[in-house]
Order: sequence, then C-alpha cells, then structure tokens
Amino acid sequence: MTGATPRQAEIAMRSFDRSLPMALLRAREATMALFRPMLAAHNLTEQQWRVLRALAAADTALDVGQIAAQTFLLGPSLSRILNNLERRALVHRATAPEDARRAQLSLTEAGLSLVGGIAPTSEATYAQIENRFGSERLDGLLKLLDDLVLAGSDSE
Amino acid sequence: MTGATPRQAEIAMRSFDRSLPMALLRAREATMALFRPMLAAHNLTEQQWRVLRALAAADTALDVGQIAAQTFLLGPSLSRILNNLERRALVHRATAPEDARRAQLSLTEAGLSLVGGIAPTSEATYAQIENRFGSERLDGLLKLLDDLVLAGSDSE
DNA sequence: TATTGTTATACTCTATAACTATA
DNA sequence: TATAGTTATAGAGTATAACAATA
Repeated sequence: MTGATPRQAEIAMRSFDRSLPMALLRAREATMALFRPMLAAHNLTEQQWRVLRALAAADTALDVGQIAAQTFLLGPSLSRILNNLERRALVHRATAPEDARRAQLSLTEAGLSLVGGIAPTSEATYAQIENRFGSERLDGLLKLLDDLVLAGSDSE
Repeated sequence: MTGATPRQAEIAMRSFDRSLPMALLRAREATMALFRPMLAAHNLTEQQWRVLRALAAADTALDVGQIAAQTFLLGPSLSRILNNLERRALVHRATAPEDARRAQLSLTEAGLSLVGGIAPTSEATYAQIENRFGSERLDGLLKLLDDLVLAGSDSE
C-alpha cells in the first residue's frame, strides 16, 4: 500500500488521552485561557509575567540564576526579558556589592504597582476556579503536582 | 526611595508557590524532562511529537483543524510542522474526496514505525513514574486534571 | 580555572492578518 | 459569503556555543 492508514492497535502505547504530559498541557491551557486576557491588557507575555511574579513573591532581590530556576526560563531568554522589563521601568537592576558578577533584581515602584494592580483580577479568577472546581480538590491537585515534581527529580 | 525593595506583603495575591499555572508548568517540566532525551534522539520537537502522537491515536485520518485542536497548535505552526513531517516521509497528506478544501492526514509506514519504535521507551518512562508516584495517585491526578479542564470550559 | 551573565546564531513557535481555493 | 488551510510578517522563546568580566 502507498498512503497509510493509522493503526493505533499496532502500537503498544497508552492513548493520547491518558498521556500525562498532554493532560498537564491541556489543564495548563484551560487555566491560562482564564488569565491570558488579564496579561494581554497589560501588554505582558506569560514569561514576562512569571518574572514579575517571582520578583513580587521574593522577600529580597534575586539574581538572574534564581529567577531562571523559578521561572523555567533559559539565560538568554531571561536576559532579553529583563532588558525589556528594565526598559519599561518595571524592574530595577543593581550589582551585588560582594560579587560584581552577580546582578540583583527587584521590582521598581511602577513594577510593584503593576503587579499590585493586576492582583485583584488574578484573585477573582482564582475564586472562580475554586468556586467551580472546589477549593479542597484544588488543594489536593496542588499537592499531587508537587509530589509529581518530587517523584520526577528523585535519583535515577 | 529610588531602587525598589520587593514587598510581597503589600500585594494581595497568592504566593508564587501556590499559583496553579506555575504548579502545572513545574509538573509539566519535570515530566517532560524524563521524555525529552527520547525525542531528541529522534530529532523530534515536542510539538512534532504531539502531532505524530495524535495521528497514531486516531482510528482514521485527521484534518488540520482536528490536529490543531488536539495538539494545541495554531494553524500556521501546524502548517509548517506538517510540511516538515511530510518532507521526512512520516506523514501522508491527501485531499478529502467529498471536500477539496479539507486535507486528510495520516502516518506513513515510516511514521508508524517511528512511533512504534519510540513506544517502548515511552512506556518504560511511564512505568518509572507509576512506580515512584503510585499508579492510583496517577489515575487520581489525571482525573483531577480532566475535571479542571471541564471546570475551566464551563459557561462563564 | 570556575562562575555569572550577556551576546551570537539559528531555529521554532506564537499570533494576527491577508490570501487562495473551495463550498 | 463562509470555511479550510496556507502564506506573510513580526515578535518572542529555545537551545547551544562563545564570550567578557569577575572571582
């Protein structure tokens, strides 16, 4: 035969539906769909928002490596994102006094104000999710997701 | 003040740690880290693999719109990915007889063979996850993720 | 020499709009 | 006119290597 007919039965692999990476992607897409309009309204990409969020959550200034680890961004991507956020005066960059190689990043007043302004909308969306999904189930889900990460990072 | 000191306490928003989109991203990254070497060994991007996986799982040929919906890829991205996979002779493209606008995509013998060859490695990785995480908990997680998608897609 | 971070480069994906072909 | 899909275009992220500055 020339063309090709799909024959799932011939492949010993779980169904697309039960694929864990796909299930995580679907869930993330469904969730982000609720938050995306909020970010678009402020001209923020998801990645930029992750950086701002990490800085807002930190009790202290963060260096580039710490932000990269928390946001799952690679150095080169993060470098450009930080340039962008600095140009928009949302982020402040200083050199660590004890190690001139290391940068210290923090939110500016404007950055803090932006995150603080978005927070109510974000929390309203969360309330909507908790309302529909149940807050106990949401807690359970977060716990399972944390445990999955631990299971993945265990020694081989 | 000039610089900026982060003050999480001033922002009424849940911690970065308890952010659902971040938890889903972390879990997905941790999971994909286990599968990525397998894809890299076959020169497949995650998106290309999602397309092959969708075609392998289908009982019949799929059109571009169906693949886009299942893989969360946009038309233009998918168009290029399909060109790439067609060039590599992994995917076969035909025109639907009843509607010449519609394409019918399926795996070629080589595509089927590729997916079939990767399947054992994929299943071994799954077995590892189930072993560490527990298969009942994995089932529970998949169920919660499905329900979350339903909760997100409900009428506003 | 090792580390922190940026720059260089090539590729891929995202996103929106415009377009072609078909219905 | 509406729909399926591709092409155009601009922007942003991914990934690896090379590099500069500092330790």
